[in-house]
Amino acid sequence: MPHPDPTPDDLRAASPSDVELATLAKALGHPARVQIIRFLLARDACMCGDIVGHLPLAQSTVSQHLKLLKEAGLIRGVIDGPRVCYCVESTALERFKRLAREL
Amino acid sequence: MPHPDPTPDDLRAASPSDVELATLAKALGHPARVQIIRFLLARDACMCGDIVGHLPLAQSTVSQHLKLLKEAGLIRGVIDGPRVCYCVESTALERFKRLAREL
DNA sequence: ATCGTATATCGTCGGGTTACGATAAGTCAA
DNA sequence: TTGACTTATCGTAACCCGACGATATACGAT
Repeated sequence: MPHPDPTPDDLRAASPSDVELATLAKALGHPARVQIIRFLLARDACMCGDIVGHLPLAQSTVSQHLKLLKEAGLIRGVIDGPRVCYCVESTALERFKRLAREL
Repeated sequence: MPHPDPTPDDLRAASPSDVELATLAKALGHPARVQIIRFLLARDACMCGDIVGHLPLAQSTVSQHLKLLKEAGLIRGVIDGPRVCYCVESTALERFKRLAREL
């Protein structure tokens, strides 16, 4: 048989921007992480892990959320003495807004 | 002791809009679901489950993604004879865009 | 009434998420 | 160097997700 493949032949894999939006959206897909982003934005610039003192979550849990946000590129952590100063990576956040707007 | 509670007393639970944004973002937190939304939008109005024929996924998997999107309020399924016609719930999508924009 | 088509649901598997406490690792001060 | 403090990581437990095939359900046509 010349055509043993019955699939409709226009199966499309996800485009890069689909994946990009999905990745960013997934990172924001938890209330605590949205809270963290808002908190960092409210403190106009950076802010250390007294995010922990602001959320009803254990320190280790907050650290995990920060890690996820960092991996998604939405925040950056700068070591500042014994503590770490986190701030929103605004290019990534703007990218998210743009991808959302263009939906 | 009068103050056995050392917590910084302004622990905040997530606000409703934090939860709302997180819920919508979570629903869009997978490439296939972003693809589905885009596909439905491209077909200006509704479209049935030939979404299945458009994605490299099994029918049951697509059905699961549709269910998730429906639960998040992002799409609606109208029964149309033997098939189901899905369309984007634009109020929810606009809500998402707005919440993203206002971040 | 039966068949074919379309969709949803079930059961399952592997893997990821979310939460915690406990522990390690790093930095500054004394 | 010891000690207080901050942050990350580890180990764990419960749960949710993403994928599939198989099966049920529903509708229209014959």
